[in-house]
Amino acid sequence: MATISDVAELAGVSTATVSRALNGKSTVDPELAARVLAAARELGYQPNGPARNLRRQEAAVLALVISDVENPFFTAIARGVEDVAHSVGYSVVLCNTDEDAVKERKYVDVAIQERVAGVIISPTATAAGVEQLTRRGTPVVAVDRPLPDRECDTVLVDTRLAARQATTHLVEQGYGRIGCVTGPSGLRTADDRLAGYRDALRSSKQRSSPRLVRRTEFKAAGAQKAAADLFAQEEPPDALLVANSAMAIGVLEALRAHALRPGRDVGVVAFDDVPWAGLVDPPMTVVAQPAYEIGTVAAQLLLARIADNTRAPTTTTLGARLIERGSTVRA
Amino acid sequence: MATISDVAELAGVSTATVSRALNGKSTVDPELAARVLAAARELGYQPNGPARNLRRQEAAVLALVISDVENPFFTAIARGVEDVAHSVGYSVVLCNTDEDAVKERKYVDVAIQERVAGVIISPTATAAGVEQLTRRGTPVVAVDRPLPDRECDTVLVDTRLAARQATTHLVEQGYGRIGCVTGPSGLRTADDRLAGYRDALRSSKQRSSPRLVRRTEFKAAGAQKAAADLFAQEEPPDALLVANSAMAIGVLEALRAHALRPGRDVGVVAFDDVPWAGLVDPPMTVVAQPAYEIGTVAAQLLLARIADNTRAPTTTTLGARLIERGSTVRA
DNA sequence: CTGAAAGCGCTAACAA
DNA sequence: TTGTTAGCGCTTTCAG
Repeated sequence: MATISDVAELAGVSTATVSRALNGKSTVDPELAARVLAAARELGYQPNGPARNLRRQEAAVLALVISDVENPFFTAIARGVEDVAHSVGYSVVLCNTDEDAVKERKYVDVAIQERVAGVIISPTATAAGVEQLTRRGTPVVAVDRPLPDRECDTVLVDTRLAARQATTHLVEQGYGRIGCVTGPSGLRTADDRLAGYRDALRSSKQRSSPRLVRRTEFKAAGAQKAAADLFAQEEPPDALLVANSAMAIGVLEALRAHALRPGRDVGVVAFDDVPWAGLVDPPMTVVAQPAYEIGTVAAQLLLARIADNTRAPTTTTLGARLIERGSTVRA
Repeated sequence: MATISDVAELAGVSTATVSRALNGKSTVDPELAARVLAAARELGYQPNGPARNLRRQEAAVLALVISDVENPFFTAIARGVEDVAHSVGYSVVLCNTDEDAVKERKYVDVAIQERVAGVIISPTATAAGVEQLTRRGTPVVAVDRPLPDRECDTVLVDTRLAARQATTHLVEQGYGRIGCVTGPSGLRTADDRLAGYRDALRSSKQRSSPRLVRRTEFKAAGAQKAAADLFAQEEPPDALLVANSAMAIGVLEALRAHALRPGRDVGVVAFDDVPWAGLVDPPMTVVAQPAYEIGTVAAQLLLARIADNTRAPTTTTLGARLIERGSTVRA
């Protein structure tokens, strides 16, 4: 593979000049620069990334560490990050932790080893090894969930408020035994959504019962079992707040299995406005989170911090929007 | 940040010994190796990836270049690739082309520059710059669509046959004016699905009319317009073969807008067994592609080729499975 | 404005 | 078994 020396030789200049020309430094004679460019093209020259990164002690790469590539919420974030990063010449590498602290640690290690310029992460409950990053001074932005110590820029959604509003909506629609299917304890979004749910019940004087709450993985299968379990009770819920869209699939399947119709029999609100939410029957009421915007904001914060790591950490909280559809109408 | 020399000094050995110990070479005295490991841990040593890759002339990284991170078909492939790659110590970086030849070219350049060990790609219609990879001898595996010259390992689904079977299923269910909504011309999967559709019509003696076929982006919005357009005709179709799941969303929305019920009024079969297919009313008949398996097979082929690039290119064709549900029942 | 040369951190001959 | 040493390809002083 052609190296910078090959280009230099062909262009009849030194490697230093080639480097300068190819990197668009102004201090190069236009005629020489043209010769260099021509030589590079002729040889099909592609710079050697590792060599450049070794020398520069940093790569123009951002790592995006998320917990589930198959969750549309996270892929939308990824889009936002990518769009911003690419517009300023950074690449993005996507890493998938599956909510597994071991995988998270491994990916953080990879990020450190590859000397990426910065990391955007939705930390697992334990935030295993994120501290490693901050300790080394690698810029970090947390998304979706805060880090325990909150020592880095953070982009969140006010998910507790959103859960409260969604639950209040259920109350206003006349549902009287509202349940909640949320994620594992310790996961901030799961806990916040549960807290918001309780806030709403409290302020509307509905009594809340642990028997109306189920916690499970943020997956369809777990939610299906949880919902089946809820409906098998003597006094089953007449409405549910569901903490994400994968879970919503499980809940809707359980409803169907019990011959319960969303809205009429059981009110349903789920987090995340997935494309199919309007297609199920009746259309599903959802809490729309600004996922793409989370990504763009996080990327901008990260780039700013890469440029200047002395700024104090900020926390940006974005709002969610309740989209009312048929699954919360009793009629 | 600690370097190998720091570790060497602390352990009282040479950098070569540190390197050997850390890489698990057998030729190191166990006692020394233990000292090295202790020193490395104490310093929080993380090897410098760029330096290692520069020296080795290769990174333990695979690039996966796909056309849409938000398409569940491709994220399932990504899972398959990751699972295999990680099991043998490779990392995977995901790149998103949006079916855009310019982005594809850019990502191929990045892959070359970073000297990744190999590339798995679902090439855009023009396959811009993939040739660059093969020319440089970078191992490549094409997934979902073949490359024009077929000079690399390829993992496909027999999508033409699957489309034919799906269409035949519609015929057998008694539909008599079957239409097709497929992707842009030049995209092999789009063309193959259309061809399979025509195969089926031909062998069942149904006449096919260009007025029953629409081509659009593989997205919901385009499919919605296409379907609306089809149903606005004097002789609208009474069934549709839809070439992917995003398009299916658009088609179902169009049906709803025209107050047409899937199955009873218009038979619907779509490619890809998305999690929500069973939740719409009636449940949607789909062609289930073995996406995860595509990913695992592609990764295995790529790893084999990285180990030995002299083998002749192979093409693996996997089968799809028709899952019959309510959207193709007239009753 | 250009070139010579040092060196980023690591691995792999080669020597001992 | 261990150490010495020569680069991998690039950027960036420092001289000229």
